[in-house]
Amino acid sequence: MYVALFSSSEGPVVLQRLDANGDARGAPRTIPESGLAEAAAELEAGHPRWVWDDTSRWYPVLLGAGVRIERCVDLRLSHAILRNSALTASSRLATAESNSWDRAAQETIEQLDDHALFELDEPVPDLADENTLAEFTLQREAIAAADDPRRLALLLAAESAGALVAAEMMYAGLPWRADVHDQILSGYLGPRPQAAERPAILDAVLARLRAALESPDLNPDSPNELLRALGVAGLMVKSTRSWELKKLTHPAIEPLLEYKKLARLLSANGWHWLDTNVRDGRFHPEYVPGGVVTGRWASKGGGGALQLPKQIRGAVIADPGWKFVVADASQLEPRILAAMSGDRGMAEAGSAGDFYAGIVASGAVETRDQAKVAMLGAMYGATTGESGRLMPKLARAYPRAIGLVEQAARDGERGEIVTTRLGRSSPRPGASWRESQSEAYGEAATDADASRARGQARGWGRFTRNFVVQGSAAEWALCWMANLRRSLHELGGGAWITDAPHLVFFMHDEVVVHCPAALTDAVEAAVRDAAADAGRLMFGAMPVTFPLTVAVVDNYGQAK
DNA sequence: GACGGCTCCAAA
DNA sequence: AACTTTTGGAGCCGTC
Repeated sequence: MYVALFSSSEGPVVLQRLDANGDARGAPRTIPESGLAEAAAELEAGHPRWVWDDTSRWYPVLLGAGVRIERCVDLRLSHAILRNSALTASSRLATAESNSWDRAAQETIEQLDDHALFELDEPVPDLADENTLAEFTLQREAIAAADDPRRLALLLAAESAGALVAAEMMYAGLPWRADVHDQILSGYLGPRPQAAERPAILDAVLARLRAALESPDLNPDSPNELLRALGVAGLMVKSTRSWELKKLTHPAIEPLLEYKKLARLLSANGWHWLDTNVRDGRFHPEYVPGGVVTGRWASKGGGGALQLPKQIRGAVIADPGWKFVVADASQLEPRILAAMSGDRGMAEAGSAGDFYAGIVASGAVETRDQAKVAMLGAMYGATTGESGRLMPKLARAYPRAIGLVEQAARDGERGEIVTTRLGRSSPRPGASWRESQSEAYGEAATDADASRARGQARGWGRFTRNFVVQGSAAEWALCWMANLRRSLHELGGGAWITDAPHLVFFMHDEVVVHCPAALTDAVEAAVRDAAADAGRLMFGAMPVTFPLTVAVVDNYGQAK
């Protein structure tokens, strides 16, 4: 059973039961906004799948009122997938004129096109509320007619479950000890300074740097100034990137690298970050499911939740009597590639535990480092250096796996789209890309035009090559989390989210569960089971394992 | 002064 | 260690 939830043009909220076919059952029920939580709680007892335009619009309100829901269809996220998927390309939904659902999807899925699909000053209307039912019908029709409906149905269920997880994690927050964060900062930078002053240790490092470069007013935050000062000191570099500076020998380099490290910590996760992002002992980042073209999540505000540096993870401390179970999927992307390509040799290499050691054992390359750099090269499209040299060896040993990414790269170079395991397709290249490709074959084309076009084509090929792997890995992670969310709720015996084991953090291939200390063993088992289930859901009988590295800790900084 | 592009660096 | 993918954000700097 489904329950559609939308607001009508008059204002109040409408609830409409739907049967298994998505057809309305009974009269719509109109209630005031203030009565939504109560009505939703009643309906939830019947375990419906909620159908709504946008989880981030409705679910935070329900959570705030103490209502957890089991499952939903997020029409906005689903629309973005179905609109672009190669599996539904001929559906009515995909071939229609663009409408407000595309506009809504646009807010998170950035179209990689030089021409904006919509005028920016055009007002973005509320998602057409009366169209919720019509959109749901169109989506079901598109899925049913797809080449492999099961794949898309799984993707959309996982995507929608991910939206629930994102809202629940934002609600629960990541336990964060402001006092410990302050201690960490003080250790690196010196005590918290007044207003806009530079912390003492950072100030001392800056003084050493200025002395070493004989440049008393140098502002090292300005790449221009820094480059000039380095030049005067006889250090010829093209950029001020740390890895380039590390190659130099000069008394100024040590304080400069130290300054960069400390200045970064201060500006990205210093006291200002702490003041604006941590309230009542919790960090509440806003996750954006589907925010990355590949299907990975993005995060908004909250100072880059998905870039949380290891330096400050020590401030993430479990509540008294509680623990963190931190789990990350080891070498996820190579395993995904092995599974989706059906490359049994590569799957075998990963079955013993350490994927890269398995590659070495198979004789494809000689060292673990070579295996790692070669695999990264295969997935990212390296052509130069050691990685580029090792690639042919890998291609001989694992023709199916390497063939899959090579094919994806060639498709991209021709401007075609590629599709993940479950059916998310890549965007098409933008107008300027297509223009320079066609110009490169024209009469007026110069060698420079042709070479620029080739470079752009290869660049897009690297994107599509990576898209299929990164996107399919993101799908695996969604399935993993959806499974885990369900079993954590069961472990909690139906208790409220924050009273039961619950997800508090997610970073692409890593999750953090906050749970009572007595339940850590059960949670660890649940996390591992959820990973195994995700593999079976996506790849059926293909013998690929997805081992996890699990740590039970009081403090996130202790994990890895 | 606001805005956008650029550089740099954090994460996976 | 980067090369090669996807991001978010701070600070600088030229332009409007």
